[in-house]
Amino acid sequence: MIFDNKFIQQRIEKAELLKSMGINPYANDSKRNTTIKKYINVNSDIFEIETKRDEHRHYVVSGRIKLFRIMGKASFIQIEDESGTLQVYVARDHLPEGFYNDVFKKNIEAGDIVEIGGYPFVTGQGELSLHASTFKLLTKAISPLPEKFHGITDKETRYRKRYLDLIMNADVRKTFRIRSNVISLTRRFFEDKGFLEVETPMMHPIAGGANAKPFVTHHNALKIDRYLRIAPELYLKRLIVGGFEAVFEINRNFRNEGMDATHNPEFTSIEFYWAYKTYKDLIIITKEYFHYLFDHLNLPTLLPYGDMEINFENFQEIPLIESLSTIGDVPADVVHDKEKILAFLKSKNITVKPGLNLGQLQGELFDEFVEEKLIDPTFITEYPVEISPLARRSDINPDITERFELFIAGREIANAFSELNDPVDQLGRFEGQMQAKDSGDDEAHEMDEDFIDALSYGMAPTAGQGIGIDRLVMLLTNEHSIRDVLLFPAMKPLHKDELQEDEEELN
RNA sequence: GUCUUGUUAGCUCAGCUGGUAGAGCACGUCACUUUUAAUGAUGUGGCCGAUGGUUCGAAUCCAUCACAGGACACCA
Repeated sequence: MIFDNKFIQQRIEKAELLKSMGINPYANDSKRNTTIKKYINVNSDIFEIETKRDEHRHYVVSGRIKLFRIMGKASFIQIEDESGTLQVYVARDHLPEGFYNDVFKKNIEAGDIVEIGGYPFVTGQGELSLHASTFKLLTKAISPLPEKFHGITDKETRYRKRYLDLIMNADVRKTFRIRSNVISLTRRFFEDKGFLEVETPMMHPIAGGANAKPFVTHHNALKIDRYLRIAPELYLKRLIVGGFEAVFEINRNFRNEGMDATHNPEFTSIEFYWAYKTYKDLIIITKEYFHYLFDHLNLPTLLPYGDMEINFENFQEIPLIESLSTIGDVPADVVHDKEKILAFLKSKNITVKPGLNLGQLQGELFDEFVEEKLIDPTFITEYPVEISPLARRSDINPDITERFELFIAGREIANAFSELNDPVDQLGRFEGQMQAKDSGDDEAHEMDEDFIDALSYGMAPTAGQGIGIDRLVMLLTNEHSIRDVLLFPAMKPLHKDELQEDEEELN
């Protein structure tokens, strides 16, 4: 039974008792006329008044009771709304006859949502408070709140019952407010640049635009499988073919892979595509974007992150191959030779999958020796063509692509490139990916003939970029687990029974 | 996937080398009209994550499982 806990039973009884007294424990006629924050701001002058009170003012505030202190014929309670917390003084003789003893003391408690009218005053201890003259229960909480001092600290409970986490931990609300700001600012930044926000399908016939395992779902009427999208890239590029010159989409992607501190099965990214531009232009706009964010979020450009300090005035730019030797300390004569790289990796006791080509091995070297050292924002440019199936080749060196990834605090934040718009080259790259798939790489990119068809009509030279919003928010809020920046992170079901029931429903 | 650490009251946590389950908060009762995690008194509250095993006896030891945290691997 869901309500068999004795504390819940006790509170249900209190609600029943209130009903029998003619009090609706779930009243709907709220008369709130100010928020707590406004109340505190508007009445800050009470400190200057000699009597420390103004009985002619009247305000009605609402909120959840967080603390409850009864002292005989008067009580102090602390209520909290979204804007802040306020102390309320509740005295027996200022409320209707019998209310204080029979309703307030017996049947109202921490966790309940109440509405209180009264006038402002300052207590002997110097706290601006509300002197209650009306008191009304809006919502009875039948589950007790967690411990008032330690609150709720168990990470599992915090993720599974995020609402409780939000009730108890004000700083968690702050994190998600920042997240919301980041998304809003991102949208405004690109709109101000003339980008058009678009929505492309979440269910794809072919999971393309990235190398990842997709979730599969089924369309009953059409009797076909669909894949939850792993990236919106190929659809956004179709829009460039269609003549839109600057588009962006902020939305979820789904990847059927492991979960850890930086991976959730569904995550949010912005992808934007910009015709008649190159990846060099994207480096410029990315720097602008970060300045814009830091400016509007009032963040210091020397941003603390864990025990690191990231200097957002210090954007670096370095080609991948060069970074291997200058940052990764891989000998310069090793990085262009497949056999030497293999020997080097072996000497460092690093095992890699057999059969990797030069570009893939260079990628391995980067992951092993460079990535974690990139603390200040660093654009790693000119990725090998073998690991960039959708990026345009450099006109100067066909082995590399016009691509960068942005790394901050040792983590990939963005991926961008001048888009491959040669349909014949793109077909060849897909065919290469199909070979990789045949030889066991189950995350190789799928062949998408419809996309090739679109490219064949001509896509203007275009640069495109994706930014992982979750990881960006982690960075800006000094959080170290993606679950702390997702309101409802993915969790396994608590009981195996739930799994079995789900299976039965499907069958 | 591997290793590792957890799981005890609604919450935060104790519980030693195995011997009848503890505290604080919350809740009930009593006192208290300016408190700040209010205070004082008193009481209720547990399938010790699940299942097996060892033992006269298991919250405690062992095994398996579930969930979670951390690390590593995979996923660029």
